[in-house]
Amino acid sequence: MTSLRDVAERAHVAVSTVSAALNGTRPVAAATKQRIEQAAAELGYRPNVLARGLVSKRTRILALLFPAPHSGFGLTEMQFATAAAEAATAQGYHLLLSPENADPVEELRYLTGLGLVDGVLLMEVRLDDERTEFLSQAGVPFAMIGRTREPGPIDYADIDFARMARDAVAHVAGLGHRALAFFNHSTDTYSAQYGPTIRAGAEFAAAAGQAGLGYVGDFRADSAEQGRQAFQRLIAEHPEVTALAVMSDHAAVGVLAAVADLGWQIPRDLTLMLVLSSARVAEMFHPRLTTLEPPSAELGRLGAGMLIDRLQAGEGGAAQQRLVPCRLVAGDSSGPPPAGRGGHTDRTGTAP
Amino acid sequence: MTSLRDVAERAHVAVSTVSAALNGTRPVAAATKQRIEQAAAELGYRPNVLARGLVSKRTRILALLFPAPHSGFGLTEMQFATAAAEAATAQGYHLLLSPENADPVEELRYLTGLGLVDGVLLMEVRLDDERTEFLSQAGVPFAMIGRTREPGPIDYADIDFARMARDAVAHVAGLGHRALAFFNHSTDTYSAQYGPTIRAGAEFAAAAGQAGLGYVGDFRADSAEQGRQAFQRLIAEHPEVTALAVMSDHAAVGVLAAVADLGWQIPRDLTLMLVLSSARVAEMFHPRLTTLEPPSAELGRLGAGMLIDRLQAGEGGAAQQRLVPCRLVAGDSSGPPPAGRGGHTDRTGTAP
DNA sequence: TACGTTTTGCGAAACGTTTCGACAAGCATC
DNA sequence: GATGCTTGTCGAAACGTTTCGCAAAACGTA
Repeated sequence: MTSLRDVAERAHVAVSTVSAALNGTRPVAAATKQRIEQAAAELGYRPNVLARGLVSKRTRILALLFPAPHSGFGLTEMQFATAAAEAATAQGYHLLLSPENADPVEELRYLTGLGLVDGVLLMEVRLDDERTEFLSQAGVPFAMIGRTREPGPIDYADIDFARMARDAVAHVAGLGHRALAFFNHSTDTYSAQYGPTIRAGAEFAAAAGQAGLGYVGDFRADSAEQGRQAFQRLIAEHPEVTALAVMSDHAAVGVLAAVADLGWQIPRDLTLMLVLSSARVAEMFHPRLTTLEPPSAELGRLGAGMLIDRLQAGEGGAAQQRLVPCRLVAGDSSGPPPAGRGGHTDRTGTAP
Repeated sequence: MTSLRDVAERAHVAVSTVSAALNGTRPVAAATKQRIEQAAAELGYRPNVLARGLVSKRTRILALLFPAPHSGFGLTEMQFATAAAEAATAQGYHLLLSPENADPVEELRYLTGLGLVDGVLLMEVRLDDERTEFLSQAGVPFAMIGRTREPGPIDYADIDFARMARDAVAHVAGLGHRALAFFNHSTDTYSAQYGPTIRAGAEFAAAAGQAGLGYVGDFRADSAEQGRQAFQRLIAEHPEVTALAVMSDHAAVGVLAAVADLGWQIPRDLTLMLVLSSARVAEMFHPRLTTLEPPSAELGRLGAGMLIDRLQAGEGGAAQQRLVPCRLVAGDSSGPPPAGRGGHTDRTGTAP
C-alpha cells in the first residue's frame, strides 16, 4: 500500500505538497506538480479513503437502506439498488447495502453512528415513516425513493401516480371502455401505510371520475387465489366492468385463471393491465399483458443523484422533489370492450 | 460525535484503557470496566469505523461486485445480494454494492486500492475469469458465487449442477418419460463462458445418458421468439420427446405459445419445466410451471459467510467449496407422457 | 541596495482509533 | 525487607490523510 509519504519521498517534496498537488487545494508550481504526478503514477498511488475520511469527515459512502423483503423482493427493488449504485459510482461515491432489521430506527442509529456514511437513501418509504423523523432530527442527510404523506423540504424521487392513473384511464377509455376496475394490494399489515398502495388507489379513483368512467376500486388481491376470487365477485357484482387494472403480479395470475374458467378470452372479453410491474414480468403472461412499468432505474438514479447534490450543497439549497411518470407498455391484453357488456362501441350486433 | 476521549474523561481513565475495556483486548479491573461501560452507554458512544480501520487495517467492509446487467437483472441476482448483505450484517460486516463497468479488472484495482474493503465477493463468475487472477495476485481475499473452470484453493459456493440435472431427469423419468429435451441459453456472446450455461448443458446430457433417457440438448433459446421456433423444430425433428426443460423464462413463454398453437395442452401433451428460475416466476405461468429453483439466497449467504471466515482465518485454512442443490418445485406442468408419443406407460390403447 | 509582495514549499497538528512498552501497586516468596 | 511476579493503568506512537500558519525564495519596484 503506497502512501502519500512514498510519493513525497520519490518526488523529493513534503507530504503536504503532494496532497496539495494531487487535490489542487493549493497552488503548486507546474514543474513540481508534474514531478509529483509522475511519481504518483509510477507508484500506482491511491489515496486511502479511510484516512481521508477521518480528517475530512466525508467518506463518499452512501447507505441504501433496504427493507426486509416483506412480500418477496421484486425486480423493481433490484433496479433501484443497481441504478443507485451505478449513479453513485459514476460520481465517485460508494453505495452500502444495508438491510433493515426489525427495528429500522435502531439500525439507522447504529449505521450513522459509525461515521461511515455521509448520507442515507431510503426506499419503501411509508406515509408516516419514523425513519425520516430520526434522520431529520439526527441531522443526517438523506433522500427518499418514494415519499411520506407530508414530505416537507426533503429530497425525494417518486412515481407520478396521478399521471400514471390518468395514462391508464386514457388507455382504456381510448379503447372505448366505459367502466374500469382496479385491484389494489390488500389492505392489511404492511400496505396500509405503503405509499404506492394508497396513492395508486386514490389516483385511479380520481382519474376515472374525471374521465367520466365507471369505477370499481374496492377490491384487493395479493395472491393468485385472492385474484381469482376477487375477479369472480367483480363480474358478479359489476358486470358492466370491461377493463381491469391489477397491482399484484400474483393476483393477475388468478384473474387469468378465472377468466379462462369462464371461457372468456383476453382481450376479447376483458382488457387486463398490470400496474407497477416491469415489462419483463408482463411478458411472462400469455397473452402478454399491458403494463404500467415503474421507472425504477430512473428513481434509483435520481435518488442517488439528489442525495449527492445535497451532500455537496449542504443544508442550504432547495429540496429536489421529482415525480417521474410510468411507462405504459402496451401488450396483447388491451382491446375494445366486448359488444355484449359495457362499452359503447357497437360491433355488428352479436348481442341478442 | 462522541469519541473515545470523551468516554475516557467521563470515566476518569486513559483513552487506551477505554479501548482495552470495550474491546476486551487486555484485562481491565472489573470496577473500572463497569465505570467505562456506563460512561460509554451514557454518552451513546460508537467507535468510529474509519479510525479503527485506519490502524487495524480491517474495515469489516465487503464489496459485492455485480456485473452490468447483460441480460436484464433477475430475481436471482437480487437474492444473492440481499442474502449476502444480511449475512454480512449479521456478522458485523457491511456490504458495498459495486457495479462493474466495462473493465472489471481496472474497477477492482481501483476498489481494492482504496483500502476501503477487506474482501471481495464475486458473482457471475465465468469459466475463465480474469478477475480471479487479479485478486489472487493482488493478495485480496475473495470468494466466488459460482466458480471458474479450475477453482483451485479458492472459496466458492455454487449450484450443484450435477445434482440438479439428476433431479430433473429423475423427475421426468419417474413420470414415465423416455426422452427429454433441454433448451439452453444461446451460445453467443456472454453465455459461451458462463458457468451455469456450460455446466447445466453438460450435466443434463450426462444425467439423461446415465438414466437411459433419450436426450436432445442442442437447442438454444433466450427469447420468446427463439423459444417458439426452437420448439417447433424440436417436435418436427424429435417427435419422441415428451418432456422439455428450459433455461430461460422468456423462451418458456415462446414454448407455451407454440404449444397452444398446436392445440396441445400442458401437461397432457408435454411436460415442461423451468431450470434455474425462481418459483415466483414459475407461478406467473399458466399452468404453473415446475421449476428447479436456484438456491440464490443460500449462495449469497454462504458466499458472504465463507469470505468472512477467510478474513478471520487468514491465508491458512482450507478453502471452503460448497455445491448446493436446487429445489425442485413441482408445478402443474408435469405429468406422464402422452400415450401416442414417446413414453412407455400404456394408457388404455388410444393409439391405433 | 532595500523593501514589499507574491509564489512556493515545509512542518506540525489533528482526526479517532489500536497497540505496546513502561511503570506503579499489590502480593507472595525467600 | 529485598526480590520477583502479577495485575491494572497509562502515555506515546502509529495509521494516512488534510489543513494551515510560516518561512524561504523569487520577483518587482523604488
